[in-house]
Amino acid sequence: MAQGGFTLPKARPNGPPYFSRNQISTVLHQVAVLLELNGANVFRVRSYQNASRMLGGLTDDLGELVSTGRLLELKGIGKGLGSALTQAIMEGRWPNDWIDLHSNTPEGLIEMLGIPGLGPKRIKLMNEELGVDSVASLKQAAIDDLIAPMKGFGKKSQQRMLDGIELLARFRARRRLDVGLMYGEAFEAKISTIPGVVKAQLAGSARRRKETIGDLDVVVAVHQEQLEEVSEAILSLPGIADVKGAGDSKISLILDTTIFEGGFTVGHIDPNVLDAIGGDDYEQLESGGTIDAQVRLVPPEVFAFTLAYFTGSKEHNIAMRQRAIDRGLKLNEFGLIPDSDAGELKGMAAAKFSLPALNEHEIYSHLDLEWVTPELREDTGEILAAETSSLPQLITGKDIRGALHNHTTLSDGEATLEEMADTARKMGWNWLGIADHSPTLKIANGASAEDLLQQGETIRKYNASWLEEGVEFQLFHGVESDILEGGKLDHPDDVLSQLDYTVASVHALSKWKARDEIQNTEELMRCIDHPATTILGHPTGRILQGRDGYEVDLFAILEHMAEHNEEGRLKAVELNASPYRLDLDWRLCKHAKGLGVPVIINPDAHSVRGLADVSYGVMAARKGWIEPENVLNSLSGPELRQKLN
DNA sequence: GCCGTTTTCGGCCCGACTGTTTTCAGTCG
Repeated sequence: MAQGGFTLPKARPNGPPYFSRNQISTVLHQVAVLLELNGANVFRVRSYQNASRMLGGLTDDLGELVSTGRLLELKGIGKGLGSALTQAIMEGRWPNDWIDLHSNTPEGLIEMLGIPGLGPKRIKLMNEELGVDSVASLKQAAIDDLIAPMKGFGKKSQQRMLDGIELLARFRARRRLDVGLMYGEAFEAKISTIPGVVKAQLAGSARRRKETIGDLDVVVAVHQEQLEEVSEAILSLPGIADVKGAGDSKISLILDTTIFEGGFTVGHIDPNVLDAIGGDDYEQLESGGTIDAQVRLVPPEVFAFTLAYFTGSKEHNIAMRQRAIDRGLKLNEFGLIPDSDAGELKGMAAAKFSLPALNEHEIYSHLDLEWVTPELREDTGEILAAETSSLPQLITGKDIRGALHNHTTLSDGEATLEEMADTARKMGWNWLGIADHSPTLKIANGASAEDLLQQGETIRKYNASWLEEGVEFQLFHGVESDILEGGKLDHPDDVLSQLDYTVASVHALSKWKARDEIQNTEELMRCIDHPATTILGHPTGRILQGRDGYEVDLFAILEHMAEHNEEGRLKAVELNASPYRLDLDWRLCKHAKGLGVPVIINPDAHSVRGLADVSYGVMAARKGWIEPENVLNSLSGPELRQKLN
């Protein structure tokens, strides 16, 4: 997550616990990377990674875990990590070897890991033998032809590194979900029309609807005798910027925007976001971008296994494999093979002994599981749920009857109140909430109290006339208020009390980033305690591929909101559906759900087209186990009005 | 570094591709 070098966070002044869960999780991940670069045993590295992931998904209080001795009971925390973490949490001191790793590993080595095809082993070797310690010095070494003569390296490796550096400088590694899906769907469609292709389907993180996509995976069913011509046809498709590799069963490509026949455009973004992703250059950056793609070519009878395998996630696959092993079976991308039949055979050769599966449902069924929708395949409890018939009935686009955070021309929106309402009605929505920016946010033309109240008058007028005409549609009037110093809102109470609701959002990111997690968390809690605050807008302020959010303990925030809700005060958390944000993160949705904190999926629309962004919010919500009853969007207009009162 | 009722030692998911080798290591997903 962090860019450039790694640093060990400083202990809080008033522990224990001296570090937050997020900090511990991040440090473990960093130590894992540093260990790799120092040539540590791969399984040792994996232990750190597992522990990082496990702790990152935990909701318990760290200090309590340690003091009650339950830390050691966690799967993945043994003697070594247990005592290291106990010391860090209770005494505020990181283990010396972790400190050494951080100070002794050149920052540039971490940066070098971003070069495609280059991993920790060879980075370490080049560092030791050539003194290469940064991307820049690697480039120079390659130009000086120093790398090719090294044992195990060669001309091609050296050239690949230069190409990789070029790629690293030109493009960002991952693409947002909306962009990834555009590429993925276009590529899938093109492959599907190739003669000889039985079926082609997008897999990977795009199919799982991750917020960003590293590369596309497309699984293609093709009969053996047509393999060669299909392979050639794929390689001659438009939109291929480069071929990284092509074998009998796998083709690795880089796609660029020439794959889009109608050109490549991105939706409207608000000035705030634009600023975060590089200002006016962004359109060029996006359209100059590329995406990596892997194509897997398999016989039709194997297709379902390959699709499941390359849909992932890696963690889900590991759990599935383990489950197969427990049943005397071996699961891989070619089949589900009984141990007794496979013998010494490997890979495709063993596949003919596989239990049959025409689709993924049958694979899960062989393992006594219900089919798990791809969004949930992250090994965060979905396998247990599939085993016990307790998978969630996930929300869909059809459940959405309205959204509360949208802008008009009163602040920085492109469309008028009337145009927004009209589009919402055409989308089949039952209601729409308008929440324009507050005065402090000058960049977004924040509206004065007077103008805001005037807007309220207009809204009431429309609602009255719709009621009279028997139109089942209504507008709700709110504001997106900046959160000011001390957690205060940006309008006087007598103004806020005339509104249906208030979305409280952080915009002055630099100030919030300058503070630590504890201070930010307390400040947000103060704002949530304000009687007028109904919704916490984009809770971390992150812009995907643009900037990290400010530090905040969202577990604690959600727990705080839960207390309010228990006492009858509605405090909902926004899942900002803009594909640039998707904030609340899906990983935290399940926690909100468990605590009974209502989620509101908001497109944060700045235009009529922007309303459609709600679909990305639905994708993220599904990934976060959200069911229709967990969101405010599924309420009818009258139900919502009652709830807001 | 973690784990375990076949184990306290010897495993840890596993296969494809590439470039380098002459049987394999590194990287990736």
